[in-house]
Amino acid sequence: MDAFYAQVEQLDDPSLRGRPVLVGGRNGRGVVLTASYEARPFGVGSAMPMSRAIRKCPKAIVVPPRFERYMKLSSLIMDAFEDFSPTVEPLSLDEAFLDMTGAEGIFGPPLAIGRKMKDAVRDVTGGLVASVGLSGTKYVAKVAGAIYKPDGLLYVPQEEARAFLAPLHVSKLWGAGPATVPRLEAVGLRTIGQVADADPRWLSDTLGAMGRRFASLARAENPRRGKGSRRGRSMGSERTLAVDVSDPAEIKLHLRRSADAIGQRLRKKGGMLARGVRVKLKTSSFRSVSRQATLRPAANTGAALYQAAVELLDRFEHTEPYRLVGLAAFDFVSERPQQLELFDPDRLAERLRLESTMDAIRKRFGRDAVKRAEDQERPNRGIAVNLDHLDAPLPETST
DNA sequence: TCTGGGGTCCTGATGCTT
DNA sequence: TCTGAAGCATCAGGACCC
Repeated sequence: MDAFYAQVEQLDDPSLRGRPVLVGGRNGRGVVLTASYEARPFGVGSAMPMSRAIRKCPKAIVVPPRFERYMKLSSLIMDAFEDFSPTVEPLSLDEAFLDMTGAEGIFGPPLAIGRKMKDAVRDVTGGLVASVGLSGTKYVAKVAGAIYKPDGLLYVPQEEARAFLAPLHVSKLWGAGPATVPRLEAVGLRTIGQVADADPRWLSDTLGAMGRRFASLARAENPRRGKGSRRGRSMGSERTLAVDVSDPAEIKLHLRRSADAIGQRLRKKGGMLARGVRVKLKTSSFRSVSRQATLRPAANTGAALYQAAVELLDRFEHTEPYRLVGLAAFDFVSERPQQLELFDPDRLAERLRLESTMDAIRKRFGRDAVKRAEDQERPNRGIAVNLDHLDAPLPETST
């Protein structure tokens, strides 16, 4: 979607159409989330401090964000995409990859597919404009989609992808930001074409995992299929405060708010439990510090997350006031296996069934095929099977 | 000029387990 | 029973994306 939040505001309030709109917080520390295309010629863009944006574009209308509205429209759009492909991989509220393999028979050639998708977005949202890029890899499609924003449409055939990327600056590589671009330039790489021509082993030695990824992006390789929706790896809540804080009681207040919010979201997600929590603080001199801990047992209530956060708070050095207080949960497990108390008398039958299964596996595949997780700390202890030893299917009773 | 909030992924250090 | 190496998990910090 093009300037998504700003476009939504202009859609819902016709008086904003054709005028420069900035979506973002108005308090002293806010930044611009999205600038409408009317505001961009003034040099205003995402992540710019709001005070500076207003100085650059004094006529801009500042609108506070309405995330619930954006989420509603986003889900309408994602639903519409499901009519085009069974594999829709949302990247954020306003961007998604669709695996269109084999769709030409149904929707026509690539450009026709793109036009139909843009029409569908316009129809389900009541007039929002999207840009579509099509190609043989996700990265090339993404770059193609961004070239003619807003309201763009571009198809790059796979055989032309490398030439299409070659003249672009390395800052267009996915994952190359303000820290990495100077490193690339320092070793003589200014264009994506130069990255594609470089020796992949040298790139890997020079830039690690990043180098390997850049090599494959630049060569338009890695045509991975869309993955579909993905399960989150972490869930957080953080807040930049209007005034810096150093009073522990006040910090705890913010941690409590975050803990409750995360707990609620975790439970909404169908009873996910977190095994890890991390407290993040940002000092007034803009230094980020964090401490994390493992939750035993895993939890999804605000009270449990808060309790862990308070304990973590003691592990900071607290040398200066904080401008941001945040909390995140990670390392998720689903609720059901956690609730299976293997040593609960009511579960004894289950336990015995597992024991006999374990014996059956041992008998068939040898002693080393099975090990028991004996860690008394972990409530979800059970039986682990070393798959390296299995050269035949497991007996059915083990499933 | 004065820096958000939601995330993912990578790296290097360290300690534990096998 | 001891020991070293390898592999893994955890932790803290940082870069990046939208």
